[in-house]
Amino acid sequence: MPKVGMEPVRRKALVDAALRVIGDHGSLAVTMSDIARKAGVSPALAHHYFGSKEQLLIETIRSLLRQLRRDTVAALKAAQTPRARLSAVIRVNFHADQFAPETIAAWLAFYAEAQRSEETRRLLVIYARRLRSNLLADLKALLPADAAERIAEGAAAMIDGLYIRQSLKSAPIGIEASIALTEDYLNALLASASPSREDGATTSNSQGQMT
Amino acid sequence: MPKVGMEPVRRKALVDAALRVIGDHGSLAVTMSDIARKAGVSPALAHHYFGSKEQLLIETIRSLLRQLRRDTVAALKAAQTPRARLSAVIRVNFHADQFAPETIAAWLAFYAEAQRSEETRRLLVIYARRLRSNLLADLKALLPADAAERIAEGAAAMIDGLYIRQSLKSAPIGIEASIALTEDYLNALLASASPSREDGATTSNSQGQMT
DNA sequence: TTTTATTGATTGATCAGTCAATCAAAAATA
DNA sequence: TATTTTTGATTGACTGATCAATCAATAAAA
Repeated sequence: MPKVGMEPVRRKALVDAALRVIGDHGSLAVTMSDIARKAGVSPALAHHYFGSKEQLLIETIRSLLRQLRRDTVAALKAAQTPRARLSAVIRVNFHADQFAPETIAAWLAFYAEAQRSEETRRLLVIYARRLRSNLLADLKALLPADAAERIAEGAAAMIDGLYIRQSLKSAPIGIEASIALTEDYLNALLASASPSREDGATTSNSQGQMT
Repeated sequence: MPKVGMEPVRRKALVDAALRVIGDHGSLAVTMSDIARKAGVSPALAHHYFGSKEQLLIETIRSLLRQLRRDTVAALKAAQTPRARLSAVIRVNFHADQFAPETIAAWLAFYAEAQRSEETRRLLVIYARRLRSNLLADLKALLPADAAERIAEGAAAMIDGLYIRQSLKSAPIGIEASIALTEDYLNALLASASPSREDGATTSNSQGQMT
């Protein structure tokens, strides 16, 4: 087995394993042994490549964020109008991968960790800013700046809120219903903030099933 | 010091201490020693009264929930119209006590814990249901049932989302601005769902400062 | 004397992190 | 090509620290 060039392979395997173990367990209180076992290597190797558990965890968040950014960039590229781009941003955040129970559990665990780990907090702040600014850019094409800022903040909060509520798994709201709720928010506030124009909303879909 | 009737005193002191220690530390990974020290007793006494750390933690959530319910009941009693009651429910959730960084950190920690502890999950589900049903009851007085349900879900999500975003402490949205965002959501969706009536909203306040 | 409150000391388990040793591929050398 | 040296990959065994939980003992009411 001892071939050369294993480092990137092992690093990826360990990061992926960490994400899954954390997701399954629903907490960062997982052991290096658990993670290493899932990755099929010894705990010592995990330490060899990452130096510490904290570092492995941080790389894991980075990987989660990277994935989300990739998806967002791709979704934005496909959309044409500002309104369509808003829908794209919303849809990406509720994409199946992101909405899987294990992924949600992992996000939640990282949010909690951010209270203690400066680096974790820094990374999550980047996520929050990015979401806000993605929304803001297109809202500004449709509304005055101050209204755009308020609505961006509201939409971001709604997305995060739907996400966290999902984590309780009681009467879970489906993906489509979550998207519909966020779209309704946007449509309603776009209408109320610029009552002059008739809304040219693309995906109204107020009737997404709720349960 | 060994007087009789200490039990309730100690229990309360320990639960309060637990909440503060968890809030400060931003995680449930606090030791019984930390909690006991803050409460001014020995770790052994904490075990004596609560049996286990998990039990103490659960009592702590119970206490948090009890407080929130007390506040909600009081706020609802003061409000007269359905619309005013909706505002009251919103306001309670952003009340200063609930919005203190340590309290938010504690809530977040409990959400994460709910992934593992069945009892914790059960309690948080109760909270989520209560919020939803408080909103729903008054919305149904203003709207058809299906619209009311959607809006209740959306408002609950927005409240939770504003809450969780607060936990990152970057560009924190103030209490008043959070309330304003939620009110805006309600006003806009009430208007769009029943465009016939003119909105008799009490506190529109679309201009709460954002930073 | 019985009951309640309280603690210091201890135990047993769990883990992150370390280290020296092994093994095989690759590179250097003959 | 054959042999030796170096290097990267990998692990088992160990250490030190931390903690939840237990328990026997003490002290003061009742």
